[in-house]
Amino acid sequence: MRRDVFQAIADPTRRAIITLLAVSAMTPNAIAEHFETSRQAISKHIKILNECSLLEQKQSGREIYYHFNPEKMKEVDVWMEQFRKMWESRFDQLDEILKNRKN
Amino acid sequence: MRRDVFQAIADPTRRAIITLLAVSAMTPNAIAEHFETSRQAISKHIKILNECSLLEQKQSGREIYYHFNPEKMKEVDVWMEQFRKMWESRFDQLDEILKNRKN
DNA sequence: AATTTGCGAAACCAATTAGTTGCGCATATA
DNA sequence: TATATGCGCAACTAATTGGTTTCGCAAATT
Repeated sequence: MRRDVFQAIADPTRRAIITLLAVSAMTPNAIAEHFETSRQAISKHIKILNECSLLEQKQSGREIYYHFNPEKMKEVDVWMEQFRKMWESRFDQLDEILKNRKN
Repeated sequence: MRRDVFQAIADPTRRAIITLLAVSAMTPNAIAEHFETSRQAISKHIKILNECSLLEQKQSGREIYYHFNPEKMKEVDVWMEQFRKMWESRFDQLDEILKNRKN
C-alpha cells in the first residue's frame, strides 16, 4: 500500500517508535514494552511505518528485528527546506527581539 | 484547542495551503481558488492550522488575511534533528553506493 | 434601502483511524 | 511430542477526519 511519510509521523506513538528504533533495532515485543498499549496495536503502527519504507525488517528465527531507515525521512526534510530561509532571515530575528521586549 | 503541528501537516491540502501562504498572505477565498474543494472545507483546514499557531490573521474590513508563521514549524525541525547525523554519516553514504550497485 | 460578498459555525455523512480481543501459525523450549 | 513464545492477521468498535450543504452575520456595493 502506498503510504505518506507525513501521515505516518502524525501519530505521537509512531514518532516514539521511530525515536526508539533510531537508537537500535528492536523486536515488536521489545518495542511494545515501552508503551501502555497492546502488542497488536504496536504491530499495526509498525505495519504503517513499514509500508512507507521508514522501517526495514530482519528475520531471526521467530523474531523480527525492525530497523529504522533514515532515507525516507529526508522527504520531510526536503519539504521543510522552504522554511529554512525564513528562520534565518534578519526580519525573523527582529520579530523575536520585538516579541521579547513586549513580555 | 490544543493542536499538534505534526498532525496539522499530515494532510496534503494543508501542506499546500502552508506553501501558498509561505509566499504571501491570502484570504480564504483566494486560497480556495487553488483547490477543487469548497471554500468551507478550506476554512476548516485554516482553522486547524490556526489552532496550532501555524497561521496568523489580519482583519481588513470583511476580509481576513492569513499569514504563515514559520516559528511553530521549528518544532518539526527540532524533532528531525535526531536523523541529521544519520544522513551525514559515511555509513549512510556507503549504503547508498551499495544500493545503487545492486540496481 | 436592498443586494451581494466574505467569512465562520453548525449539522450531517462516509471513510479512516487507533485501539481492542481472538485466532492461527511457525519457531523455540520442556 | 507437548507446550510456550513471537508474530501477523481478521473482526469488531468508538472516535476522529475531511468533506458537504445550509445558515447567519457583518461589511461592501448597487
